[in-house]
Amino acid sequence: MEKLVLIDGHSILNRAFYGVPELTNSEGLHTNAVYGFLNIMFKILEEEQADHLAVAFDLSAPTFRHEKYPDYKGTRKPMPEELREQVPLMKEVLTSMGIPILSLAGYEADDILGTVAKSSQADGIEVSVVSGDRDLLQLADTHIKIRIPKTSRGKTEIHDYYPEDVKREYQVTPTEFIDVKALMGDSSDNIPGVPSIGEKTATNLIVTYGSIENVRDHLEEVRPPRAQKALTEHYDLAEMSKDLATIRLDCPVDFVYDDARIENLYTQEAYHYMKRLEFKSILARFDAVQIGAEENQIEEKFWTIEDFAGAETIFEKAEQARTIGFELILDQKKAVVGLALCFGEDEIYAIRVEGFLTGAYLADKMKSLIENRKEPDSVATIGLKDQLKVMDLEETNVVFDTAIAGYLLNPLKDTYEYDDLARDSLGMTVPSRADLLGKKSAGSAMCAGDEKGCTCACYMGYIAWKSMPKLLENLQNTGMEKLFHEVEMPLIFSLDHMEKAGVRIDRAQLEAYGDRLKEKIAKLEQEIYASAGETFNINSPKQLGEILFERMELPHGKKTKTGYSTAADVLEKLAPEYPIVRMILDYRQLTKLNSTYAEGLAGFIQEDGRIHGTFNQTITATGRISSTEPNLQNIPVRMELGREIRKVFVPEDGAVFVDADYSQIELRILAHMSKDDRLIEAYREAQDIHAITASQVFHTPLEEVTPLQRRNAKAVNFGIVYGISAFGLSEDLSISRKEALAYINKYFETYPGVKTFLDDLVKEGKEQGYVTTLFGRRRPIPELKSSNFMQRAFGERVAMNSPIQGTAADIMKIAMIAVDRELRARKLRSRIVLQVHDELLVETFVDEQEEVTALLEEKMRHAVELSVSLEVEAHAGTTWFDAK
DNA sequence: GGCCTCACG
DNA sequence: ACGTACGTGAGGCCA
Repeated sequence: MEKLVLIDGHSILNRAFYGVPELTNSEGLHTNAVYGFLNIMFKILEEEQADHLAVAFDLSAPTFRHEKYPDYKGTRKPMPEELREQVPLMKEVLTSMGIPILSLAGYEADDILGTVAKSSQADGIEVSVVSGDRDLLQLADTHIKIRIPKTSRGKTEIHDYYPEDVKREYQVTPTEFIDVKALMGDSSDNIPGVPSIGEKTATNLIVTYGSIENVRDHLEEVRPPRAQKALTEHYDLAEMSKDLATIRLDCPVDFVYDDARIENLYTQEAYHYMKRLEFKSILARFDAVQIGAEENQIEEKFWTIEDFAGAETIFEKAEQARTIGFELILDQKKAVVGLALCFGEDEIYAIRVEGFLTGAYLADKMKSLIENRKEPDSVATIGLKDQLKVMDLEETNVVFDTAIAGYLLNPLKDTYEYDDLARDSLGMTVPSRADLLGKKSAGSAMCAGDEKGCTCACYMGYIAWKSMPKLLENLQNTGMEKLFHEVEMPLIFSLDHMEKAGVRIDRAQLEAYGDRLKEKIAKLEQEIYASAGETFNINSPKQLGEILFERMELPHGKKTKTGYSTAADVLEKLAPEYPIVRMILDYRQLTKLNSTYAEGLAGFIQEDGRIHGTFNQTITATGRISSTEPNLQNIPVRMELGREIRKVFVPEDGAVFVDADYSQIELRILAHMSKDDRLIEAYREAQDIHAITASQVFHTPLEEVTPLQRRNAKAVNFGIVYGISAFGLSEDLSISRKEALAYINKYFETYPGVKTFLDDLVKEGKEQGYVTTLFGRRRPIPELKSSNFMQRAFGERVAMNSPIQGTAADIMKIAMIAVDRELRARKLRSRIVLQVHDELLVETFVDEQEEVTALLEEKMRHAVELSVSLEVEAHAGTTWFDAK
């Protein structure tokens, strides 16, 4: 028997939207409803083994119901923006799978579903109607099954209704079901003052009389009196409800059964959609074999070279090319195992290390190829910095890093690999590294002689080459070309230099520090167990919470999703009264220092006695760099014991550290960007920015500002930079929201230009979808469009913070490049070894100390000229601890 | 792999 | 009413 599945589009999309947790792809598109819809659809198709499928959607235009009853609002609630944007997407996805979309002006999707279902049944077809709306139960029939998906705890269960199931659950037949609904009135049209009839009463009446008309004819018998009264006075409303709720079975829908035949859902077009939406589990359904021609067409032009002569020929040819894409392929140990090279649609190669064809040869050839070129942006690659570790290039403007370009164009993504670039800049879908190799890297695959490793490499070279012009165009169009060429590209070299320099660690001292910690930890551990009266895992927030707040019955503060909060701010409040809490806080501090720093850092010391961490350029949303393996940007400093660890960071013999940091750079940027005259004036001469803020805001002479006033002003200044909120400030200062708000208002009264500036940033963010730094760096803020209050408020804070934090990051990058270039230009041996957002640590040879200090201060102060000066504090010392 | 906690600017 | 300050990375626990 032929089988037809009909889906109520909006209803299922709606259900999926609320049932599936928030989900966005890397473009920031919300995708949860589409994802949920597809999962429900695939599940049903599999269960039913259906051969025909169609989806009905409402149109936004008014229907006959609106015309007939001008007050009719329909059942549609205003859709949140996150769902609204998924409706057209859903339709596109369905169309890409060849599934017909049924819509009809003047009718709702229900009417289409009803008409098609009944007529198909009449043609001897078995029908399933899938909807989240129980009103559709009226359509249940011998050969029409109504399927209602229910999502609870992430699991989707589908409830099925044939007429007997409706009868069992509601005690009435499907057609009588309309009458029950009519008596109850649509809750959304409930009219104030009209007594409503509940489900029980309505069901009883219809069970007895069969229809509202028959109820009307027996009005005098109707019980309870309340219902009798309601119907006597407002029978017309019930009649109207019935008419509205009755699904039309004869609407002029244009449905051709054969068009709904499921031929092949897994089309290439659909595959592209799944790829773009990043639906991994759905992609898995697509058989790679079915994924058609486009990629394979390219792959036919991929060549693997394994012989020396072949490689030489290609390098010769590449020399003549106008533009080149390349990628040195590295294995886990950072050894070169191959090179991807592309210089035309038909010139795509993966050269594999083999015999005489060594990694050193490839790196060296690639280096010469670049060095012999003059044309800026004529050689593209994905992620230059890693490759600089095996190909020691001097700073050049010949190379174009596509990953960096991709980052500037959208800093919110977590990867900028070739498939991302292909999708985002070329609108192309290509198999990702993971598609081709699973967990393996291109390097290890190529090394192992896996052909797919070469395919992956070819894609890297090809996409780098192909995406470069488009990326350049996009950078121009977004006003970030200068930022790219003058800041981000040169920065790659500065970061590379810093990583190569590394920072020296006194291993013995570090070990001694760790031993001291471990000794204290062991002692404290015993004291805690004694105090608690039992042993437990102090590191487990779960166990700790149970001990403190259940067994010992301490008053608990906040709760987390999983239990009691044992965070420091909660414990801090309990510490004065309960000695065990102080011990736990101390224990936490010590174990943190030991595991993350003492033991953690030790594991990264290399043979040269130094740590060569990685500084990432494409991670943060604001333009800052980040530091990993290890993170050298969060070495303790605030607490005395932690700060001690900085004593193990030492310069090499004959050198000292010079540490230079910007003072209050973000507030100075605020003064400049907001153009607030008073703030600019204040910061021009200010030694102590927080004190002068206090003086002006509280109308107190500078010398009479109290420590408390200064502390409050400082907190407000922080708040302004973070995107002020009365709540945040009140938490920080432990004052009421009202008091916090009063401070904020006072601040804005004092500096009205700041208020206007911040308001304008939010406005700008809402209008453009992004905000920018002084140098044109963009931060997209999709949250500003959210229908969720929290999300939107977050977006507003981000709109206020990102231009400030981002501008500071830009300035530091400019300074860093200038310092690095100058050290090299003057042939000095001193090197930048760390950057910590507003601070540079320079390993300085003693004979260069005076020159380097001056240079450092000069380059940092004058990285950019603002309407207020940038102040830099520099200190020298024989350890990082002493240089602070 | 998600959550909690905590280190930094 | 919602339930928060902005930006990061790492280690430990636990399902």
